[in-house]
Amino acid sequence: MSLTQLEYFVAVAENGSVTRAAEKCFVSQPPMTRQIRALEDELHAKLFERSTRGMQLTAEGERLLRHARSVLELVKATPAVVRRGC
Amino acid sequence: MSLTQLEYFVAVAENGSVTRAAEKCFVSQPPMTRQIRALEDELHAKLFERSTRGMQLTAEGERLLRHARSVLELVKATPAVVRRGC
DNA sequence: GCGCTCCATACCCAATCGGTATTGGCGAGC
DNA sequence: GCTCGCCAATACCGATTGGGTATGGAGCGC
Repeated sequence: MSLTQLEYFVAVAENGSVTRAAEKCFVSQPPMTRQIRALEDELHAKLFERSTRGMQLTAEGERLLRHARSVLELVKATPAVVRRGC
Repeated sequence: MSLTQLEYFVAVAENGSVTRAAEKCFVSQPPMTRQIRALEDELHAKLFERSTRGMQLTAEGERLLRHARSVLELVKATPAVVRRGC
């Protein structure tokens, strides 16, 4: 599991679409699809329901979404913590 | 910044030595040195005082250590969160 | 049925990461 | 004070990973 995967996952969840998420993250669609898939494989969990309309979070996906946001928030705060302390 | 870098950083901090940290993480010493260096560069912070005896945390390093442990704990909990909820 | 819009897959190339070999620097011991 | 030993740092190379382009397959709307 990588921070990039978590970022991609959150982007897909927020946009309901791999394609739109890819745009937001400035990458093309296939890498986005692959990372989501890799995350699902690693967690042995289906995170999204796929359809031709887009991607919709499963219950497991919802749980991961909240958790992933926490992780990313913490990581985002790192430079400030290092400099000013916390 | 990657989770691997944070893991390596914590290992060096806990062992006071790049060499010992490398053993604990089952990698060789040069990659460990490089990742620590990359982390310092990215954060624009000196995390360790180097000597021929080993590595000692700076004040900034101490702050990062606590923060990094939080991040890694959260990440470690991810599979449980996804499965059982949180 | 046709076309459009999705996600999934195949293939290739570039970037990243780790390993081996080596260097440089500092302290300990004789 | 010179050598030996231990440590981190660097150079170089091979392997792995990650992203891009091109393409396929499936479902919805007209």
